[in-house]
Amino acid sequence: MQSFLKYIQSIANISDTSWQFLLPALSTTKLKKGEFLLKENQVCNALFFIETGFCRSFYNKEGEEKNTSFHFENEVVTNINSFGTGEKSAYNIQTCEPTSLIIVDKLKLIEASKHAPEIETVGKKCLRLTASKLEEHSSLFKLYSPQERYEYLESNHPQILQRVSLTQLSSYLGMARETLSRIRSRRTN
Amino acid sequence: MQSFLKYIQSIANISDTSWQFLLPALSTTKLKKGEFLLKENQVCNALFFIETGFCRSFYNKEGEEKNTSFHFENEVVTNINSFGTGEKSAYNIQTCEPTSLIIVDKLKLIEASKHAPEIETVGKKCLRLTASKLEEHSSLFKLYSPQERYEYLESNHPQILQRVSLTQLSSYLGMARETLSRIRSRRTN
DNA sequence: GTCGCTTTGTGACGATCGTCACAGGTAGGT
DNA sequence: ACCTACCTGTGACGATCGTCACAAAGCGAC
Repeated sequence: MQSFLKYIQSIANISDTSWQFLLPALSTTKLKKGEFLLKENQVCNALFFIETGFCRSFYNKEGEEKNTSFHFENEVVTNINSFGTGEKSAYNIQTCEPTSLIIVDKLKLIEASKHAPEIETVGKKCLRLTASKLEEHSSLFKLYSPQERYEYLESNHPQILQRVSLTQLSSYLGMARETLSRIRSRRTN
Repeated sequence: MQSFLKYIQSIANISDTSWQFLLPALSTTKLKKGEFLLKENQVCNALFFIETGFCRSFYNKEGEEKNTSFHFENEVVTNINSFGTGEKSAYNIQTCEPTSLIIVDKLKLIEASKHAPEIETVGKKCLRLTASKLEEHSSLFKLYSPQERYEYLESNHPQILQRVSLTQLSSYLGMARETLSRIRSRRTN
């Protein structure tokens, strides 16, 4: 819970009273590896803050899983679109490791915002952070070849390379598992 | 101006008085084909609503222009990230046709929000719309091959195909001009 | 430890797509 | 109408990457 408070304060100053209003919207849970935070066709009615562990978001395309992002400790993960509009999610969010989460319930969050408008500001910044992440990932594909995308991660997000398995990572980078394996062996020789 | 009011009302109800507060933030301009709404390394300090004409956003990668989106009549275009944080823009926004715009000045917009908090809600929805667009475009590359991406546009955004030139479109779809030309001739035969 | 399952490495081959080159078309300016 | 500049179509060729197949290595459960 401490880590979540720190996270909130890092993106916007929030008063003690606002925090007190926010508390009732929060709950915690621990998930095993492979459990789902959100499944496709479900409506997303919560934000998830990751205390420990990590998760991936992925589409299911004719049985193939296509990763779109990874989410680590001290990050918020959700489906913005589904959370905002109440539409069904087009993708899944699943743990890649045992993961401990803080869940922010949507309805209770809206309730809290009524009493403490500061919370709205936090929400807006969260939205913007997620949008930036989306923008980064889409420009990866726009600007770089498979090989260059790998190099981009090496210099900009090395932690992803360290923690994510080859199979998962290849899907994230939009290339075949074998291609990624070859890129790696080329670069370490 | 009428079309912008309609747009606002379509995404959130807004009272007459709020609209009166918003008006001073607005101005209009007409740009020729090829003029810039925003250049890379500039800070984005406005939202642009397109009355007529259309625009593209593009990165410059070693002299090559990589389109990331097109924006048509009755849409708002901006660089969310730069607008929100005050950082420099990594990409350009340029007209593809003679275009008439309504400019929403950032500072005056913030001023207006203070008097009419409804305006905040509109801003948040705008942000979400832009984020959805980003998400769609990035999943295009995640899920589909070049050929499939073209087919996706055919069924989901036919207006893009009608109005955008082959060269511009190929850059948007992340393939060579020649490849797109061949896909087209294959499908019409 | 050992068995079995999952993940990773590597070779061969073919398809797709990008690059280069050039011809034909189209549009705008004078 | 003409010229120029830009945009589009098409052929040839090669590089990259995906697919298939199988071997090697890692990891958990018992």
